[in-house]
Amino acid sequence: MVSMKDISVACGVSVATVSKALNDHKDIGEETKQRIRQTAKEMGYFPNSSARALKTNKSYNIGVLFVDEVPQSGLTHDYFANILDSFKIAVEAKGYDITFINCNHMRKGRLSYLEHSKFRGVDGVLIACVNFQDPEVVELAKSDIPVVTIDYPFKNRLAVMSDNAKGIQDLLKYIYSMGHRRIAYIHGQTNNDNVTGSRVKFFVKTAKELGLKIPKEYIIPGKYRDIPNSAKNAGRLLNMKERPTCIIFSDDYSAIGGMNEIKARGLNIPDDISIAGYDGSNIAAQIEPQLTTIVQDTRMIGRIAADNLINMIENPESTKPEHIVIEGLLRKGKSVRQIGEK
Amino acid sequence: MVSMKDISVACGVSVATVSKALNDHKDIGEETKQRIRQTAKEMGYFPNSSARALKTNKSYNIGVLFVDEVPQSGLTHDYFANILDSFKIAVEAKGYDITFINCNHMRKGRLSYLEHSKFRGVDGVLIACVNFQDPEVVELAKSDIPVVTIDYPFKNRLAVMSDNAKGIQDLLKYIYSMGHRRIAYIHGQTNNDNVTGSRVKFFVKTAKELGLKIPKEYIIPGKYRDIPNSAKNAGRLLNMKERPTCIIFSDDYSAIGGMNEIKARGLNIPDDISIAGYDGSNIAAQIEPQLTTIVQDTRMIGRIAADNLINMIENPESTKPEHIVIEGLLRKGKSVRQIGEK
DNA sequence: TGAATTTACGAAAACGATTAAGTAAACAAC
DNA sequence: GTTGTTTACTTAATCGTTTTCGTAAATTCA
Repeated sequence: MVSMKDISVACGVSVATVSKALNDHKDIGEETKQRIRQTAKEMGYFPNSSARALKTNKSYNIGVLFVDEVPQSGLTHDYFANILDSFKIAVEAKGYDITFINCNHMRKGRLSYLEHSKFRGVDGVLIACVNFQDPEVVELAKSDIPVVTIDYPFKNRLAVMSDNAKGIQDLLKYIYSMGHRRIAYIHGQTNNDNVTGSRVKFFVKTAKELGLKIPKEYIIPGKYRDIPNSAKNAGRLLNMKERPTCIIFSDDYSAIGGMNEIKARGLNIPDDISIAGYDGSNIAAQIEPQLTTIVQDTRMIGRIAADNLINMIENPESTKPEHIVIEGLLRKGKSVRQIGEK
Repeated sequence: MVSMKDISVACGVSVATVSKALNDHKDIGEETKQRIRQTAKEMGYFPNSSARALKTNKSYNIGVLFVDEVPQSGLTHDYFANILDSFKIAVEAKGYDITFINCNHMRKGRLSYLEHSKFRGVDGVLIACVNFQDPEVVELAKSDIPVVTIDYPFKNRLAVMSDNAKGIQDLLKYIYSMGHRRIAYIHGQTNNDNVTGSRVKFFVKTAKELGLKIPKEYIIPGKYRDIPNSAKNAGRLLNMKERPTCIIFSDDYSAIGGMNEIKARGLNIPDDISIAGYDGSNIAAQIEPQLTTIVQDTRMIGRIAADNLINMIENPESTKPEHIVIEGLLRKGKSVRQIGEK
């Protein structure tokens, strides 16, 4: 590990000079600067992030808090994995690295999320896919560390959110425009999250605006990404006397569960019954029939989150914490049929 | 940020004593030790990882190199995302954190993967889902940093690999046992990777052992996780005069492409033609008919990689770099039918 | 009681960088 | 020729830890 010390002796200058030369300070002669940089390169020098972070209090490291301790979550969650993927690319392009925040013990004792973030000295944190009611999450979000949350708005904090209101609205309006009047919605479980609440609220609101009257039994609390569960709930709807002509599922995976149940009963999609999903996962575009869904713009969400977080880190004064809403896009697919004349 | 200095003045001792007390050295009196720990807790102290890493040369941080610069890769790759998920849980349980390694420029210049790893001072690196021919990857793998690779064996380096030989063998034998004799294999593209090579080799070998003669045209180079591509290749097989009775796809996603093509031709799975996938993704278990596939044990792969890497980090002498092979499991599903009498 | 050992702590250097403050030399101005 | 201003560096402190070495006091041993 060649350090500035090594370069300084090799060049016959002080370490201070080396540091300044490498950091392009103006009070070093052009000739010396070049000589130092040259030897640095020749000796294979590169900085030590710990030393630099210790001195400057800046780590060029961003913490990511995904739900942890539970396997099969966060990273394996299609929607969040895509957001993280895009977030990662954006921050790395600006010279930042990503470290996961967790609540595990180190050699001694357990650290809270906030403590862990400070322990690692991260410059900012992305919070996604967690229980936002968790006191530790709240503590971190309200701390003095720059924070951006996904799909949940904290007051006076940066948030990037998928436009669930408009999404469900677009979806419902489209289904309505295809002639459907009996439309059911199997939504995800809501633990006070912003997402489900928003979707259900705007589903009801839009239905009212369209003059639809949706029976209570048409709105079913289900579970996200639970195929057997959604199959069961779809079954309940299919058993009704007044069966819906279209079922909206909480997400694309759940829609697949519904498809299975529907097909198992010998019904055809969309001839006998129409369905729609939510998310716009890759798989949804490829199954037969292609699923009608709202494509959430994960690429944009991740990028915007990254750009704004870094902006907040680098210009704390000039940035004010907004709640940014990113629209999704209706993918019509083939799973909702036209009813009646056009 | 309360430091040891603060605690030392609060307790009227030296920083050295505080450090030793907190690290449970034996040359501190029990009473003082307790007093110091108590005040540390009261003052909300926790260590500074940069300072500690700087001094001890140990970061309790593990680098993860996934393919980067390309969106929609690595993190969004089901198989690797699951491995990373499990790896993350395992290392965090032992007090290590995870930082992604990439080749991006920091404030100045681009860093190679190795340089980046040293810059961050990671204690070890997980390499997965990359082009193992990349000189920079090779450089990192052969460096003095403890490294574990997934699904690719470097000489004298730790590797954890899914048992592709046994996997394809089990799959083929099962299909054979169901009475199939005309079996095709649309495999993934091979850029000198270990995985595809191994699978194709053992497909051929096992076929020979079973006395099958597989026409050349039955073994088709396709692309991993490319649904349209696999649909096209499945179409080629379906057009043949001597059509196979079963098609093995490179992975579960590709199998879905095949399913689409087959259904589009009005054929039924498995009555008219049987298919199988590879991976054991969640989705494969839930589609209709349930897909016959090899479930790769991602949970185990991640955990074993983590345990062995940490072991190598903490006991460099007593550990020798093995190539560990993790078996998958045949999931029979419903997509391969019995031909002839049982 | 005197010497040897143990116990409990402190002083200080070090890890690798950054940066404020200081200084010698060169140059310019009048 | 004195003074003032740049220019191009160096000195030294500092970030928060860890750790080696030293040492005074307490304890044990003979």
